[in-house]
Amino acid sequence: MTQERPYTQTLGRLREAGLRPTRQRLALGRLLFDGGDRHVTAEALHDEAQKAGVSVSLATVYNTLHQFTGAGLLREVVVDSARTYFDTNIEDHHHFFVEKDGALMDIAGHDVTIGKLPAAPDGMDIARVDVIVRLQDRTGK
Amino acid sequence: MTQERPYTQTLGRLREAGLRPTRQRLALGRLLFDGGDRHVTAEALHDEAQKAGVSVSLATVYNTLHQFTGAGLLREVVVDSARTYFDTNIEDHHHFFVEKDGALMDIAGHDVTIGKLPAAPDGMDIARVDVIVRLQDRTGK
DNA sequence: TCTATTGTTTGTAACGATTACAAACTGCAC
DNA sequence: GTGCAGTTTGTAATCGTTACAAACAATAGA
Repeated sequence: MTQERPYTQTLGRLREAGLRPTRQRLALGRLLFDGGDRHVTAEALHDEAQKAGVSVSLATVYNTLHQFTGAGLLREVVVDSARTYFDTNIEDHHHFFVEKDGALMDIAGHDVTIGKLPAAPDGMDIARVDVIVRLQDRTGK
Repeated sequence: MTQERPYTQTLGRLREAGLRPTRQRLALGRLLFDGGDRHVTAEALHDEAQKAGVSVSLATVYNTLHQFTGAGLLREVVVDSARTYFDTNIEDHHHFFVEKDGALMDIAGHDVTIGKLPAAPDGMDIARVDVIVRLQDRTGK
């Protein structure tokens, strides 16, 4: 159990990323990184901030999520064309996705092994391999 | 080489799916299913229809793509939150995706093997496993 | 062949998520 | 403290997609 001081933790991450530690970024960073791995949408994080008494505009939430993603602090997960999810788990891993209610769950990288993969086309490299396991209720959906 | 009469082919598919063979559905069906496997967006198919001299509204293109998908004639591919792709290849297979230009390419099902997969959570079944191999230019993107 | 019925198509308005933008604001270096 | 570059904000704009009601067309039956 390596519990660190949340504040300093987020502040450090911002510094390393070269992002000015503003009140908004610190607050969103703490919401995102304190506690376990999370999957959030911009809208959801904005609501959460409001409820936590933090005043941040939706535009800033979008900006921040993208900056964090650019800095490698977050990862974008594409599973649903309706909304964009951001994942605080930036390690190699995959996802379970329940279309019915939009629930997203991590699958540890070592729980999925890919035995064979075609080579990338000429002049291209594989940037990442995403495995999405789509789930449905046992009753059919 | 099993080249069949396109018209009849599409007409047959519609009949089997219980979809009334209207002028619009037949035209879109022919654009989609004549020739090899394709990946289209609603917008792109609409343009293509216009250029082919077929008058179809964008609303109908959307309706038709969804009906075809519901009937199992098409498959929806989620790789990019900006737009929805429809794939005429409904066999078990996966995809290469180049984010830069939105290019999507099939990977035959037997070219990807998954060695290990976690069990679905309680009360859930695995509906499908999607593997998306994201590509970038060798130069970095 | 005509007709009624039901399924389709259409244009357009509405929507929801996301981005653009210019003005106001705030860290931070000097 | 000041000034500047980086940030935030509210709002308008954008974009793909869906909703909707009216016009239309395919089909079964008379």
